Amino acid sequence: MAALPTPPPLSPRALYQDVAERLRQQIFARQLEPGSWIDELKLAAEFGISRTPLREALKVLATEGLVTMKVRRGAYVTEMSADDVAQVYHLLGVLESDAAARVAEHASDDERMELARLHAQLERQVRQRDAFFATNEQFHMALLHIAGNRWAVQVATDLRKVMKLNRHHSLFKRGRLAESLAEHRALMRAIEGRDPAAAQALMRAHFESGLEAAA
Amino acid sequence: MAALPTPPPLSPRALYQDVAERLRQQIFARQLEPGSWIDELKLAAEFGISRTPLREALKVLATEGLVTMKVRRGAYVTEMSADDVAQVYHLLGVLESDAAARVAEHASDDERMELARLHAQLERQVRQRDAFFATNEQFHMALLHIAGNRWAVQVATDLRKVMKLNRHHSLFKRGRLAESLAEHRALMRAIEGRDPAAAQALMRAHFESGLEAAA
DNA sequence: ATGCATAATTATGAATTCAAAACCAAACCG
DNA sequence: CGGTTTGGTTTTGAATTCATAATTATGCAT
Repeated sequence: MAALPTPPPLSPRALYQDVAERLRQQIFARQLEPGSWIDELKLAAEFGISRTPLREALKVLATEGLVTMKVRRGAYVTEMSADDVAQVYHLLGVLESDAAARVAEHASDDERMELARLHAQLERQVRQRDAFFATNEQFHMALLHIAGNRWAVQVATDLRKVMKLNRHHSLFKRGRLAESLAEHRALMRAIEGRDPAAAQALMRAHFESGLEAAA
Repeated sequence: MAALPTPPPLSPRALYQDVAERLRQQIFARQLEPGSWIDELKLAAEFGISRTPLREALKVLATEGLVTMKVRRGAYVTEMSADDVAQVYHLLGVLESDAAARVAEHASDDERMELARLHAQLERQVRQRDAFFATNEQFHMALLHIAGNRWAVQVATDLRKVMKLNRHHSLFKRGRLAESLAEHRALMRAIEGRDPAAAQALMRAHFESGLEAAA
């Protein structure tokens, strides 16, 4: 059998999901600014699709909290107040400190190694803000995955999305990267030392110091 | 000015949201069974609407986790495995034990009274399963509201929705109601005694014993 | 009778059309 | 001169139509 010319070019997911993802990217990239109105007609034309899948995507993003729908006046990119950011950040801390405890207690050697690998990568990237960011998120998500609660993973994923609506990310603060790294280092020790209580406390502290750095 | 004849008969929300709510009710009432396929045409006819708002509603429910969309084969009511239930329950415990601590520390007198009122109502309803259920949920949601994190409220609301997909609710177990009530009583003491650590630990224990009652 | 190929049916996904509400601006009236 | 009303335009919300993929049924051949 000859190689398939990829007739179904690979569309395992529906159009509205692709559109939702594209919208998310535009929102994170600030091409769609928080508070601004979303012009359905313009976007549909820009994407080369009809309004139907676009509107479906908007409803998904609204459920995620990324956009806000106003009756009879369309969709707006959600604005996060400083208070909202603090609340979401706190929530993430609650979720992840619990995950840290579970990981310290139950993780396999392979899983610990994976975390160690990501942490080592982080150590190497103190000077590259963007790369550090990316790896940092990978580390935190990996921890949640290893903790093994898929609902927690889903919730944290959504919360991280809305966090990205805000550009005042705590890690932007000068000197915060090194500090953050030190906290990660302590956390890794607790995890490798199979100390759930310490891991939980350290993760909690990690988020608290991130929060006050943002204030 | 004379009384308005209520010309817009009360449509503050869009049709797809009403439809979403109706679908949720049907799912909770087991009129749509977990695992079963959702017939768009039939439901649209039943609701007297077109497929468009129905499909939008389905996408919202899919994002909430209540239904699962399969490409080119429609929507199915989500099935919760025992493991899923345990994970969601644990998550709720994590969220609410944090909320309990905050309430014990920061709640106003009025807020404490509101909780006390709901707890007293609960005490009176040990013999009425359904009423107990409803008040119990009210109590837990009130606690989250008072804790003051609107994102936590939203997440918990969604998690409670998917919990309702499962009929094996821990409170169904014989004798569990009284036990649950005793735990609530202890929690109320900690809250009224302004003891965050105790409130957190008691709420955590409350969920843990609920979880093992379900196993 | 069974298995496979193919045709008919059905349901989904997306585009298009249609109706009504909100918005904007200009003219009218006090 | 200011405020209100009315007309036209824009945009949302929903229904309808259309295309395509999947499923079922049918028929033919072995």
